[in-house]
Amino acid sequence: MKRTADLRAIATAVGVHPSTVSRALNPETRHLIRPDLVERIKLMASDFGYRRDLLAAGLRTRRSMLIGIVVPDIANPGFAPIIGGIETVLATRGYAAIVANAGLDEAHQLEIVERLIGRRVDGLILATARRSDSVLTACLQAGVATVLVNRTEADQRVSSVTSDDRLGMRIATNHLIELGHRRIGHVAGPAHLSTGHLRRLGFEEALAAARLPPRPDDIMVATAFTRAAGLAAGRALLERSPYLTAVACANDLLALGLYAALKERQLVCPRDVSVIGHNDMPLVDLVDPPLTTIAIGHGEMGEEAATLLLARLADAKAPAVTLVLEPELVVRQSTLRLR
Amino acid sequence: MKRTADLRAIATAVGVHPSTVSRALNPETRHLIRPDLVERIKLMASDFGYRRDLLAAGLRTRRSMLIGIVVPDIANPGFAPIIGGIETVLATRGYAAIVANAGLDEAHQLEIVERLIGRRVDGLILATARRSDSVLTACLQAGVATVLVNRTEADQRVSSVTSDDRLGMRIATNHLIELGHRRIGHVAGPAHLSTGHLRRLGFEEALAAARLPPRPDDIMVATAFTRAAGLAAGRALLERSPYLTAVACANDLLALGLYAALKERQLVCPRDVSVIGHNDMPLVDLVDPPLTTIAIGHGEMGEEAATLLLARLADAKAPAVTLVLEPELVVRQSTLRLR
DNA sequence: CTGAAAGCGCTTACAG
DNA sequence: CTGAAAGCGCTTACAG
Repeated sequence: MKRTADLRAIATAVGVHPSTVSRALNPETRHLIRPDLVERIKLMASDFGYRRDLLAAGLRTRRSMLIGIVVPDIANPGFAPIIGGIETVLATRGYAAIVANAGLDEAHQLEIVERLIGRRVDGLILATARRSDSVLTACLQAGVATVLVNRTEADQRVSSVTSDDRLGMRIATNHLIELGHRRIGHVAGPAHLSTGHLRRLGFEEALAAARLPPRPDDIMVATAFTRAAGLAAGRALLERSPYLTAVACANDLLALGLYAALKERQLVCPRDVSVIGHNDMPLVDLVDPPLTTIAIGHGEMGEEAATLLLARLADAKAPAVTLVLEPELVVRQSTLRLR
Repeated sequence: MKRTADLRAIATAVGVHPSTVSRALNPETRHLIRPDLVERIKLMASDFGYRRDLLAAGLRTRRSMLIGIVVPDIANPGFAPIIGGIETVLATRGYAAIVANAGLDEAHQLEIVERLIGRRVDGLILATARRSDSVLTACLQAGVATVLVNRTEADQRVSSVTSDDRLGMRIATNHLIELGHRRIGHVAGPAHLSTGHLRRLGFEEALAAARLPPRPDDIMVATAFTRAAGLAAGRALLERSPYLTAVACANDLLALGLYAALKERQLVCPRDVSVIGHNDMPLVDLVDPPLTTIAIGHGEMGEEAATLLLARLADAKAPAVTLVLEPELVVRQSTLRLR
């Protein structure tokens, strides 16, 4: 890296003290310096191509202006818009984000977070929370401002922003009920994740509200939120409850896995079985058949999470807020009126 | 953030000089210290929950261990696996990545890069390169190690890793020719991007090799690599060249846009028009009809880019290498033999 | 094998 | 309104 001018170089060039240059160049302290001097310094700085060294500034101010984002799988397209939303908000306030791929293993996640803390991130946004999450406990113990996004923990120790998962699945299930379905199955997500847990509750609540009897056999819990897990769970569910006329899935990937399981059994969606997903991820409007699902604002979720973290950074005493975004039904062609 | 123990605290606790603690804790210099002392220091460090301050270390060593990744749109699922690949490799060497959303505007990209340099990133990976790219010029002038991923510039001033875009489109077009098609159109990507430019060349070369006459009317250049741009270009192309029996698209999103244009004209793919995409992005195996396309190794692309950058960092004199990955035809159901 | 000192490039009380 | 000094937490020549 080319040696770049520092404060001292500019100071000697202008004939003032480095601290004066520092003050003149920092908008917060600029008013302390005589306007014409500020001008001369700014000019010289741009002549020199001066770039404030944020590493050095951070060491002195104890603020790195860096935020860590921890996701389970960065290659999963679902997280991209969340990260995008976070970045957008952070950038406006001079923060940058380190995004770290932490996988599903708790020990590994812990190590990742340790490294982030070693880099003196000012805050952390976790998209990896389990309902009972030891990683968050570690963050709290380290005293790092942390917020949760997409998933929450059961205790609400910190701020979080999620979609209203329970409501979302209630809406999804009601949609099926309104179409006349009575034998409705559920491919649930992992129970240790708030998304899996709450969506299952929403499913059960919707059935109960419609006075449909709960049938444990009609619920199959997938081992992960993936197409492969959806296929496996779908196979098992169709085997066990062949009378199902509709299935609500805990997310779109699971629904897509179910599509494959249906095909294996020569069942056609929606004629034989209606399917509804959750999330409205990119491209599910183009699959065959276009997937009816629940849209959630991923970008907005990221933006709000960043905003919450910034608030927490500005005021360490700010109370934890639990933000729940409203989901929306998107009817496409994978659900059909029962006749 | 909780006040965490520093070198000095450990030094006084053990009864040695801070520099000794520094040496004992750093694997590179550990051999300088008596083994039993190393042990005592390590023990005390873990008792204190010591975490080396990478900000401070970076200021001193002039290495931030931070890499900047610049993408045009982080919310675009296509970039997710590239970022994932980069992270994977960087993490093994103790580097972390700041990923920055730079948009399409050159001036804005420049500002983003300026900020990254201000943070003293050790290197930069750009996924935003134009064939003639002033942002790269700025990076070079600043003396920051830079590599290009996914897109290259026309001059090859730095290392880059891309898919063989020209070959990819030649394979795609040959596939259509082998199916008997003679009236083949092309929805091209923006000409100022290597992907748009090279894929168009590949298309033209394949036609020439098969002795099919070049018809400028059968090529429509889309304004961006998006579904919306694909729809617009598709409409215009179908209007101008209604006799086309097949269309090779510069990427999958463009192909999906063309799907919509086809539908508008009551044309069915592949019966009336065969369509082939490029990239094999997630879910295009499930669209209707499943898209025949060219698979490129996004994750591998990211990994190689990181490896190249690391090599460059280890040896500033390392020559620029242009790595071109081999793409692969994936036949699905959007292409059909002409009869 | 270990210590003492200097310094990376900033910011910010403290003076004047 | 400006300067001089101290210090953020490390690393690393230089001594011994």
